[in-house]
Amino acid sequence: MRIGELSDRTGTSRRLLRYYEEQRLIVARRSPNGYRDYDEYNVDRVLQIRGLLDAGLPTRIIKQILPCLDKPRVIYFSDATPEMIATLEHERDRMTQRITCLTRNRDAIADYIDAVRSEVRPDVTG
Amino acid sequence: MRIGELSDRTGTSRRLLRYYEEQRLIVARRSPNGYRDYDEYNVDRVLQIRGLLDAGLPTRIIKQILPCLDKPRVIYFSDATPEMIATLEHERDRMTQRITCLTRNRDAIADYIDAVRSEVRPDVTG
DNA sequence: TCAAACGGTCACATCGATGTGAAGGTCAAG
DNA sequence: CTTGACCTTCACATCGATGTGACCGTTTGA
Repeated sequence: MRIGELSDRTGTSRRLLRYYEEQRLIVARRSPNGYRDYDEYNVDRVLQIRGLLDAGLPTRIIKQILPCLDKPRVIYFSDATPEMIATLEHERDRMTQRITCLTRNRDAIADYIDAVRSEVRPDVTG
Repeated sequence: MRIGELSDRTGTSRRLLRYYEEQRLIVARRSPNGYRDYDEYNVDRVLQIRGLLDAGLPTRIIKQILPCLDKPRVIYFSDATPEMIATLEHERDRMTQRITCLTRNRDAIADYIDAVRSEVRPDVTG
């Protein structure tokens, strides 16, 4: 598919798709006329990128973790240097922290909403 | 406490503490000499802000959800306009999405790390 | 054949989070 | 009294993600 369709199907501007390619998060073949030609699987890929960006990860990190997320789950051990593993572990832990923080605050917001909705003022004295 | 101590205790630059104040995420009293004077509770507050920023929330949103997170849990119903509630619900849902995305990817990274660590190549055929 | 809708590159603009440094005030210790 | 470590405000710089538009080529359909 061409960039317009990928853009429509992912809700991502063409500009950003080109940016993600420049950052080497996605790859596109080229048609004889120079147009980018995307595979179907790029739809999920872009959605995943969007989700991770939205969750606060920079493209630099996303680029590193994307290979771990590929469907066939083929691990190229040659690529897995100790530094790479260390980076992944660090990032995994940071993500866990983010999840904890987000969950705590999301729950607090939910509680607040529930309290306001039920018009029941929580008892401050206990 | 003054800005230097708050900076040290939160690992946040003075520049950013002033920025958060400018964005009205925190408030500081002023000493007679003009120095900012922070309460103890600002330490947790700043840490919370840092966590939310790191999780991808913009200061604009953080400012809105912080009141829900205050310890005494006193709800000022007058502040809770329908628009405000709608915003909070929207943000709560977005946070849930983020959590889902982060969890999924974090788990995938963890699996990858485990697979590499145990030197067991996952069977592609099943 | 011509216009509309698409594609390409390139470059400059914006926005939020952050760094940096200038120019100056306050205060404690030598 | 001076030095150094604080603090103040202000402004400009940077960085990543994104928008916008110029300028040009390609495809498609009336």
